[in-house]
Amino acid sequence: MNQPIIQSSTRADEAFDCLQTAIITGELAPGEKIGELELCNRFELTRGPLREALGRLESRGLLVRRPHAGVKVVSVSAEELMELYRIREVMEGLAARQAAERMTDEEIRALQETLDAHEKMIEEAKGQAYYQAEGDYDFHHRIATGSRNTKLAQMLLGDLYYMVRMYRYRLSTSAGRPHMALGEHRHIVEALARRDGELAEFLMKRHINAARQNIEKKIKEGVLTI
Amino acid sequence: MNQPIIQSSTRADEAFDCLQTAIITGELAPGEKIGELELCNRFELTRGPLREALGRLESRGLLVRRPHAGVKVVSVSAEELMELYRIREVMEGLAARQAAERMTDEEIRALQETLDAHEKMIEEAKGQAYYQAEGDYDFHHRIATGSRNTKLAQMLLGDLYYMVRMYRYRLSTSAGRPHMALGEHRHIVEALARRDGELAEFLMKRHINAARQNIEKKIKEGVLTI
DNA sequence: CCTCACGCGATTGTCAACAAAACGTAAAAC
DNA sequence: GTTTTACGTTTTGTTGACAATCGCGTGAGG
Repeated sequence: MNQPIIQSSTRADEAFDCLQTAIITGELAPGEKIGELELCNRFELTRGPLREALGRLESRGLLVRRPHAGVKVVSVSAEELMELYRIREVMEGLAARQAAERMTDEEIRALQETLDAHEKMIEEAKGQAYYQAEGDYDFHHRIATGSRNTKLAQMLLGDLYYMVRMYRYRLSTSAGRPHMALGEHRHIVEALARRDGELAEFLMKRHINAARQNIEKKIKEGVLTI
Repeated sequence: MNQPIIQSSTRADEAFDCLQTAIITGELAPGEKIGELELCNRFELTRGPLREALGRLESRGLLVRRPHAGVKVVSVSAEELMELYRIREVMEGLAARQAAERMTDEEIRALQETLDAHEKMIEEAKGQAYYQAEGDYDFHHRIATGSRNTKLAQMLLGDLYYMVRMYRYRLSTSAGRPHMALGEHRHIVEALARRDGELAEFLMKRHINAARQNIEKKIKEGVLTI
């Protein structure tokens, strides 16, 4: 009954969320060695729950920990970012295919409305790269959950997207091609509405592949540096 | 006792490994509610490291934990197992494609020799389903690492394979088609040797899809029950 | 001047006790 | 007889202190 949403039921969960967002936003720089006591009085908790949260973060690949040498935020290279997009390509392709078979008409309609809202945001507030990124995230989020594939959604939402968002913050509006991405999103939703799983998979893979090539190009041009 | 005292650098790592194998082998039944103190004197450690290990297991999806209600081993339905194979299909397909581009000649040669050993094992010890499963695991393991895609290998080896092995133990030799699988393995390795990434991906996807259909058929026939 | 070893400090890993919340039981009220 | 509520027990979440290990600075030797 009582759902005080902001209240994490346990301190360890709280610490986990705080640490995760701190890593994603870059508040904790990659490669930075962080001491436990330092984290303790930063987030105002004790070492017990903290260590539990650190274990979870480590298991998710956001931290690396050497036995008695402390933990440090994972630092990833440009190549690894590209590999991440390759994984997204096949996994979100699968998600799109299954979503075409399993999403309800209601969900698809809501997704279309979401795209309308995104379009308005792009037209009106041209510079709001952050909200564009959030819109993009929302789109992929809905398809992942719409696949009705529990483990797939868990891996995408609980692992890959956090990694990608980490880079997003770091590279600041890496996407940079809002109109094109929106058009691709529309085509994907059309395929979903027609229940054409194969086409949805193909379009989603091409969409993510295009995003990857876009980032890769910018990195090679030196516009983006990691 | 049953654990070879491999001095893991930390007690939490030890607990993590023990718990993980206990879950995979079915020593801890799915859906079983397990108390912390019970685990403590079973593995002879205290609650501090144990909770850290539990956090990691939960993050990997092998445990589910409700705030003050304890942890229980994850129980998965037949549908979820099928979904797991769908994920494997696309991810290992990607791994095979990248492995074709990146494995060294040496590694591919070693893989061929591994298949020779598997063939001998299948011919000689016909009934040793366990070793066949291990051989299969070895094959997929090598390709995952051969992809040189760190995150991909991490997700396959650290997440999916443990899930699949959990089912393997539970269903006891679910595979059941050693000769056919070996043939498919050989074709995949041939594609790797020719550096034909596309073909390797196609064959790997078909290989896993066949395994999935095999299990699905047996479940529908009532031969296997989850 | 460089290298290696030793000891000190700091940090991590571990433990046992305290507090809080949930589940089960039982009794009382309707 | 059924439901609800209150209490006690059990289990989880948390805390602070103790012990083990590593990194680093200093000093001695080559």
